[in-house]
Amino acid sequence: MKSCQQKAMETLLHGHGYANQLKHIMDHSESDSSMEREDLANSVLHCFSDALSILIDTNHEDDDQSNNSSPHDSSPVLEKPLHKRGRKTSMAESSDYRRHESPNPIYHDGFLWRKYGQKQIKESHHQRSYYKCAYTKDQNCEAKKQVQQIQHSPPLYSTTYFGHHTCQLHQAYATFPVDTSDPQDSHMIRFDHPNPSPHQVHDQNQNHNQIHPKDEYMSSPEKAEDWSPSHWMSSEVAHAVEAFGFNPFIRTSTDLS
DNA sequence: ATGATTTGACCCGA
DNA sequence: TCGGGTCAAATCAT
Repeated sequence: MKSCQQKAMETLLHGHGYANQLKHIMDHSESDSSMEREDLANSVLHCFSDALSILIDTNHEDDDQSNNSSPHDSSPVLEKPLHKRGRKTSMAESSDYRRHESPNPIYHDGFLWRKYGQKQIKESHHQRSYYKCAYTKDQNCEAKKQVQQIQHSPPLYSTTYFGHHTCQLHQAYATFPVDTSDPQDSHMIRFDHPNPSPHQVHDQNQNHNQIHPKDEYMSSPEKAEDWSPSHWMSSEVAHAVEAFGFNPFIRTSTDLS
């Protein structure tokens, strides 16, 4: 069941990303990022728990193929829509979506997003932000996502992805150099490599629509400044793309069943 | 100057 | 008419 492996892989990669962020903070922490560390640690645990539940569910599926139950429903990563009032064709009720809840909003999910709207949702204390893939125009990529804080204390953010990426991110991955200048961070890829080749300059120009997480969600402006322009990405993500022959962040409609 | 974000207006389905 | 989703002009950041 490849799609389940993909889901598990994706979740693990999310967890790995969080772990990398945590490591980055711990490497550079001076004092006041304890909350952020705690959030990230919780995210890491959350992702690993999700991945484990997916894998366990997959085993159950293999054990009992004839049973048409939907084991994914138990995973918070694959939450089904909360049936709500509103138009039937609303994004949340389309079949092609996935929802992820975490203590902090997901900005660095491997894709470049452009914010195109923000709205106060009725019966919610927090605004909902709307993002499109940065390649919507260039490559007709129809992927979208919504980010909304759904709980204040402890903070909980819901990130909902709609559609799937048709942009050629594999190529983008292939062009991003591994930054080996810092031995401590040699396993990381910097999107804003200090000495980009002409090819990379082209890609950077294409990627100008990256999200600047300067909005209300970032608890630390210093960290936001540190992370957002760089768009850190673990090289393991790129390796997974090569090794598995798929981008773990790209979801197909079959993954969503 | 250029590109991204913000935010009020508009669209459309319930 | 209401409310969620999107557009696009204004504003902001680099």
